[in-house]
Amino acid sequence: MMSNMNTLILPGKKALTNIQTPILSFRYFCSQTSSSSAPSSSPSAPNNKLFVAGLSWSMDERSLKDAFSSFGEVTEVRIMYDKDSGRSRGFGFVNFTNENDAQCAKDAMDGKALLGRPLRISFALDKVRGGPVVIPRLSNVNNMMGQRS
DNA sequence: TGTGAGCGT
Repeated sequence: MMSNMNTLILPGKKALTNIQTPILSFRYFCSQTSSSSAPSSSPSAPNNKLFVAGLSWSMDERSLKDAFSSFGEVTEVRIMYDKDSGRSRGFGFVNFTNENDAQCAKDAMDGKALLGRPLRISFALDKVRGGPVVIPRLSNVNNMMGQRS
């Protein structure tokens, strides 16, 4: 079969065959021993999607992806812009392939200043369009207050 | 235009 793995072809890029390309993507090694160290102090459950707030208004998705791609494979980067002024709303979302990379990027970039602004990174909420909205009700309070034995 | 907590098509 075809076991010629010498040619590395990246989607959207040129074939890196004869080009002596310097390694631009430095992999950030974090001291993540095991995946069992789930962060209990995180506001939400750890996902592959990171909520990055505190972005500078001059920050674009390219710079954000370039800043986060050092921790792992970033699949999607989205910055929320204001529909009226068209300016960045100051927060965005970074998708990682691995959950470990997202955790590493969060742990490493949280609080760090990017373009003069300190970043506030946390795991994104699981926003599902059309999902069930669970509204806590106090209908059981009456039952709890007037418990019969 | 300036502003700075937050969770989006």
